[in-house]
Amino acid sequence: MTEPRWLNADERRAWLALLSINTLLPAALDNQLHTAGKVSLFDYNVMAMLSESEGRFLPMSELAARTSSSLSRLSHVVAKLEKRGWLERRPHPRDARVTTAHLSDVGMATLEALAPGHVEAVRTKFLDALTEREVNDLARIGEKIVARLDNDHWILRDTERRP
Amino acid sequence: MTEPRWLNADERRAWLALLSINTLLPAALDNQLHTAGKVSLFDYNVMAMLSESEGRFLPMSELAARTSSSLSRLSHVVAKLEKRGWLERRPHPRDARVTTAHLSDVGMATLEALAPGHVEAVRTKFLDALTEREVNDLARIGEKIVARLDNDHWILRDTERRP
DNA sequence: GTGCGTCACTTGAACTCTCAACCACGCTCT
DNA sequence: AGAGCGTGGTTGAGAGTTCAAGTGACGCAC
Repeated sequence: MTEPRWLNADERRAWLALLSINTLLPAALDNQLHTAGKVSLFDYNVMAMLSESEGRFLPMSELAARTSSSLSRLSHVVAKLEKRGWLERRPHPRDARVTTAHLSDVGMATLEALAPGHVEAVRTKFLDALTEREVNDLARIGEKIVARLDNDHWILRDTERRP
Repeated sequence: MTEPRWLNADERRAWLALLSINTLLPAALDNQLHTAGKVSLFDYNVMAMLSESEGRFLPMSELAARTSSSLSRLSHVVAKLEKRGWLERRPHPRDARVTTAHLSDVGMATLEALAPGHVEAVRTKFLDALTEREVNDLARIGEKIVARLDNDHWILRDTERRP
């Protein structure tokens, strides 16, 4: 067994920063969303992903991919949002294994009401700290990390590659 | 009320990447730690922070600061780790309000057994995706974001400023 | 057309986290 | 000395998350 390569100063800084962001940023945004409406960041994201899709619906597995979540977690959350009347689950007409989640009109209205406050928070808690160049760097670096973690992740789809 | 400023392409890329990293990276590392020993990333971090401190102990509030966690969350986790014999809580000799968490020898040994696999995972899941320059950029950008979220965050302490 | 493996989900139990309430101590002011 | 306030920490309940197991459906092999 060989001695592991410990982190050097920059690697440690990068790792600690990411670790901290990781707990602080969701907490800050969760907080804003929770006081604005009783919604978590994850709830918001689920609805946002649906709202951006053709017909405002997606199969559960696709929705799970777009929220980077497990099917199990998504299933529980969709059940909750369905109870609030913001979503509806329907069986897929062609493939009976598939369930599709549909954003209801009420859900869409809720999302639209929450959206301005949310993007504002994303700006003040995060983007406003950075220059345009840094935002671009972060996007590039972030996507490289995502690619490492999940090479087929949806955010990497059609970023300048396509038949 | 004015129209909110929605995100432009780069802002959106940066935000989505960070959001994805945020769920994928902890999951990946949690996974590694959980199969290596029954430990979460947060558990590991708590013990790592103690191991790096003078005397291997810290007051609960300082430990909470160094793990970016709430006192409440920390309290629950420390109770759990204490039950496993890896930590010990003692009253502070001078200030009876303060509890200090001490890393036990068994805890230290556990940590040392886990460390190589963990740093290896940090490398393969994250750092190896980046060039030296990108690691440096990420450290810089990450610290700016942390500063925006919590201006007194401990990782910003004594980074080239001091009497 | 009958198995048999895989896929798409769902469920319940165990665990974790958050939130609000609480307690005990120390500090300051009078 | 005692009142009142802020600090440091714990606790219990409720919400959320994970994990392992289970349920149908599809689809391919023979």
